[in-house]
Amino acid sequence: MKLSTRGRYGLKAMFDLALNDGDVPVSLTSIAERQGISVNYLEQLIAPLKKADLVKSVRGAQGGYLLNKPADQISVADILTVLEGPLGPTECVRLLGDDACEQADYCVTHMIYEKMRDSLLQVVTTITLKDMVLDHKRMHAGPIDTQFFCNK
Amino acid sequence: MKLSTRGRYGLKAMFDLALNDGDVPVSLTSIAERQGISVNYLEQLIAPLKKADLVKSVRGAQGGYLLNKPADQISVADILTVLEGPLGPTECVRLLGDDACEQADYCVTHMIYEKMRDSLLQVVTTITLKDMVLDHKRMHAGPIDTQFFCNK
DNA sequence: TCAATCCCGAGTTTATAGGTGGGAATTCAA
DNA sequence: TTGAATTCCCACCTATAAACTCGGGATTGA
Repeated sequence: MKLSTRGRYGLKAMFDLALNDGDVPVSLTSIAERQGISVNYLEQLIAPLKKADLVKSVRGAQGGYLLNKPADQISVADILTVLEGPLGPTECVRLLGDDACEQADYCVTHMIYEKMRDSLLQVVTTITLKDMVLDHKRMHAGPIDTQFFCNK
Repeated sequence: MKLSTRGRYGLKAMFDLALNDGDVPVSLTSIAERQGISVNYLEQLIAPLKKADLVKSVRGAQGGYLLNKPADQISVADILTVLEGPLGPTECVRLLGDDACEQADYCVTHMIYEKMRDSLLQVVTTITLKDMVLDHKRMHAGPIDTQFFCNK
């Protein structure tokens, strides 16, 4: 019932991008440094985020990454879903459509898992990167570094 | 972000006990059969549930397990917490008191994880075994077996 | 042209989930 | 009194996934 480092690191990285939002690309090296993540590993997380069109990249020297949409149009759910797969406490409520569980209508536990999923989704879909940036700015001024974040 | 089999099997097992609630003990063998779980594995799940006083055991032939309190006083949260540890998406919001995360007050991601935890807890603490039994009885009459449940 | 960057795929390590198996202790029922 | 049905206890095993690490190629600005 825990998020893996993929989700947690990815969220930190996306927040970092949002905080440094502008027209200059932000390099993975700098994100990795501020967030205390290995660059190599971060590469593996940014790839799917790019594929999902949440970020865009600029190659070559002085290159890096940029948000691909306004920060208020990227939710925590978007990010976590890309990195962790569909959200929900069990396979049977993560799958939708044809793959969905057949017992759904009869199974008492299924109903519980659905409620867990829905309440979780309600939270993460309503929080955007912009909310995070505003929250953060209310608390701190100036540049950020690794000590601003929980590491587990 | 998924529940492990410990939580899922344990919940099924506890529901089974609640459904067969009475003064005759229910053997692990019979639960395992109805729920499609290995007896050996189930033993490992029931042990902590007993230690947490959610069930009591009767040893020897014709022995088995019984709920240790009324079904409406055992919540899904009680069961899951025993089997999965404290609920929450990250270590930093599962721990409480002295072990809690120091960055809590500064960390934007921490705030998100707290909201996720709280909305999850809200759901699971309010659903009890009794609710499950009533829901189930509204849907089915008669004995249950493995095909009534999602298996993943 | 070269250093900084993204890009890509393979390999490694470690931990955990998800079991299995054996045997002792207890107790009911025949 | 004995034996079958049970809980109890603990050691071990195995497959998978998480969490990286590494090497090298492609791109591009200064």
